Amino acid sequence: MDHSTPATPEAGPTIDRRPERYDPQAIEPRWRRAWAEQGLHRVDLTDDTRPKYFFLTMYPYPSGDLHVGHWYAEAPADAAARYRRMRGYNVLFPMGFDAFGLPAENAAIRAAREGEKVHPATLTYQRIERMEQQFDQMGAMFDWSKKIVTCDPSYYRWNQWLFIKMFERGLAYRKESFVNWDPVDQTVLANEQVIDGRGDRSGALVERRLMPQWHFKITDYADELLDFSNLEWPEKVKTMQTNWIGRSEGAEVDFRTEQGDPITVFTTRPDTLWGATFVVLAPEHPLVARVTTPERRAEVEAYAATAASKSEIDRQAEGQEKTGVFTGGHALNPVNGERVQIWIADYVLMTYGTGSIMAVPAHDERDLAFARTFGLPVRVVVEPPGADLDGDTLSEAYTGDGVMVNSGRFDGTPTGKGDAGAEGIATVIAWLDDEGIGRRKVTYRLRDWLISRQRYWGTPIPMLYCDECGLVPVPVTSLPVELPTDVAFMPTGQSPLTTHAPFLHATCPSCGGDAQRETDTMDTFMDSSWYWFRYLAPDLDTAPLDEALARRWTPVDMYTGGVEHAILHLMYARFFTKVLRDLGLIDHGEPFKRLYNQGMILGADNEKMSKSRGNVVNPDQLISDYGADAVRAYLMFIGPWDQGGPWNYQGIEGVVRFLNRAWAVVLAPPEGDPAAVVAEARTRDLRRAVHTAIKEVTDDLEGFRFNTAVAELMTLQNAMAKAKDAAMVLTPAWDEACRTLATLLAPITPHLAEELWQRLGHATSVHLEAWPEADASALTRDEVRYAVQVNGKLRAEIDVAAGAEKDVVLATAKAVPNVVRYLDEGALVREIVVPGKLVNLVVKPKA
RNA sequence: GCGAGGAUGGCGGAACUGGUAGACGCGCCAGACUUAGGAUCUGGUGUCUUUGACGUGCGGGUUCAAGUCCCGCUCCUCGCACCA
Repeated sequence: MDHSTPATPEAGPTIDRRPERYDPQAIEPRWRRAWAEQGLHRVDLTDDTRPKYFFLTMYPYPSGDLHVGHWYAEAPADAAARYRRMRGYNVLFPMGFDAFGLPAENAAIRAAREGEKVHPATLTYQRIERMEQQFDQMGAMFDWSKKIVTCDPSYYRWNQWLFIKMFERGLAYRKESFVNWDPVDQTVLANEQVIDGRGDRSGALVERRLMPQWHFKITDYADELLDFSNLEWPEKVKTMQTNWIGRSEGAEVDFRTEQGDPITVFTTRPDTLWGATFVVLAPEHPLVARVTTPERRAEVEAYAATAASKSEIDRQAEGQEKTGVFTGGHALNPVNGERVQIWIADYVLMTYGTGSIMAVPAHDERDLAFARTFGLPVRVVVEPPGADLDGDTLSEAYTGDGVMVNSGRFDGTPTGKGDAGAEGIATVIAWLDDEGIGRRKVTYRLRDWLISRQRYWGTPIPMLYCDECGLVPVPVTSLPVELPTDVAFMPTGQSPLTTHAPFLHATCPSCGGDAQRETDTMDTFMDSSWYWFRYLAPDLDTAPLDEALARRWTPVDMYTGGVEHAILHLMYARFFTKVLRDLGLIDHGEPFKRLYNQGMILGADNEKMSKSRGNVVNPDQLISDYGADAVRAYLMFIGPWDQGGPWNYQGIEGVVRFLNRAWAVVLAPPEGDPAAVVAEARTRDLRRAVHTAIKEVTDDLEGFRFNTAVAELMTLQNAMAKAKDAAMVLTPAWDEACRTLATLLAPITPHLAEELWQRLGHATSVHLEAWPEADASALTRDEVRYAVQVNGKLRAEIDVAAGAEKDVVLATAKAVPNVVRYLDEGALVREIVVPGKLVNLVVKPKA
């Protein structure tokens, strides 16, 4: 094969039409070098001559190898960002690394077991370097000058700063609580990191442990987090967050034990208070010991002990089977003085509401199941319209709207959770309030964010324990609290910070006495909760963010990433943005205006890619086989971006062929007689194809429909190939077609587009070109094709002059022999003409 | 169980507010060029009992006209699953 050297970019605008083959291996690295030298991707954040556009993609964990999954996340995003730039925006499309985290530390521990010394930092920075090189091959417009690496002290220093600010405002606090302990990773996990009772990373069964832990008070923002107005986010994500926060409105009602201790219960149905036939406490409820009678004590304690040892997964396995024990104690219902039994059961959770409930079996499925299991009474207090329920035989709890019965003064009041019943509930709450036995109450499923991790490779929590002064924050002036580097990783998995004497010992900033440093580090979700601000000023050493740049550039205009972060990362990021606002650093409360979740790329076997399945597609190999542009274009062509899908090796061949043809249609020598006359109709057809492509590709890129954008470009290439000959290539229409093809390709295949552009004789980058505008006049036709239907069935096609009158269209349609045949079969009863589209003639058969 | 999304040729997928179903590509078939071709180019390709009939998971309905709207199902994917 002929590998003659193509003209270098530095050579300037020389037109080179030698019939070379498209050789991505030669073109791509050359252009990447040229762009880097030109500083093409360098963004001037202070440029106010153009509107800004902050296009953010979720930064990766530096695993050490760029996966096709990374390509699938970044390449279409890059195309969209490039399109924005060509539309005249000043686009920031940054990249960084979410560099703290368990895998690197675990690798260090594993190495320690083998007697080797590996530091997570060394490992992480090596991996980052490698991934950066791999990212470069993609040809993305990342501005690496704004790179952030969260494990760098210059970054995590500001995690510590923010922590202290939050501590000062009472938003960070330490409390002893039951935590999810991952016995494999030897650390505590947030609720969000526990899936089906197992750690989301280790897969180990999570244990319950009582430990003092640091928390962020995200619950203070629960209501605000439920407000998604003005956010263009997928409904799915909004719903998931809404469910996670789990707001429920209801009332607290004060029951009392026979001894006089208050038992406050939370209920969303205070209107069913008169149907409460027993009370249930969570097994860990502090009142359990006091209400339990001596003869029941042994049984109750045994049940509580079992419940305490049970992991979430055990409870899950038992499904809806109700278990519980009678304490022997009784409570008094404040609305009617009734004496009811007090039970304990693990279906009542200490961590939700007040840890105690009133059970209304007639109107709550769980309570009914419990009542039937243990033979407890069931009393109907809400009667559905036109029915007469019997508590003794009720097989299904009635949770719908109805009218209150057996409820004293409230009998006859319409009630329920529906619109019609809301007033009933409100009336009861008002009365409870007046009587001083209850009050309106809103409860959330959301708990405070537990951020302590008993690990080394994370941001040290900047707190000190002083014997004299107690809990003292490290002064912000002495930040960062750096991770010591001379540490030994122990095969036990215990954090080396707990035994590192120089790290542990500190001086109390307020009394000057001895103090001990906190050894917990922060959850790595801390890092990603505000990282996008840091791209704007990665080296700023006086504040976490540059307020002026943040005012101009945030919120982020577009954020793309996988749905797996629908709750965790995205909710924490929203929380932090509100905290930053309340700290006065920024003036908005929502981080990401638009959110888009791309799908997942699967192996050829339609399964999730994994080393064990052996279905991992290696991007490095693909690039050397086909070139980066082909891989980019194929990932975009495979299907809708939000859908993901399996990798198909034959599919990429089709895209490679297309790029070859695009190359050839622009650069290969034409055939035929250059002196021949080009019919005007032919240039008009070509222009129509060109401007249709502009219109369609523009619409597609606006809507992230990369697959149809590539398809449109293929269509344009096909049309050009058909039109091309020695005479045609001399026309201005041809020149326009070539220029347009190169500019429309630019976001998708940046290297190829640049090479074509340069060979078409341009000295400046195609990526600095303005996006073309479709010329509406080029889209018009002289003749329009109509479909002719008889009774909705296609019978003929006719070409009619554009803009022809309805009568003319109809007359033409009715004259077609194959239409006449059907018209003759009956009486024409109706004529429908859809302008520019079709004619439908309705014929009623002869009787 | 609840919630959301989906089901279109052999395959990936197109189809704007109801208006010629199957764009574009893969694969396949035939041909051309070739010593050869898994290269390239040209043409064809939903199914069938092919002047036509039937076709967008299944069954109904609305309409001149339904992949698209309505009602009732089946299956798949993803969330949430004792949160009072």
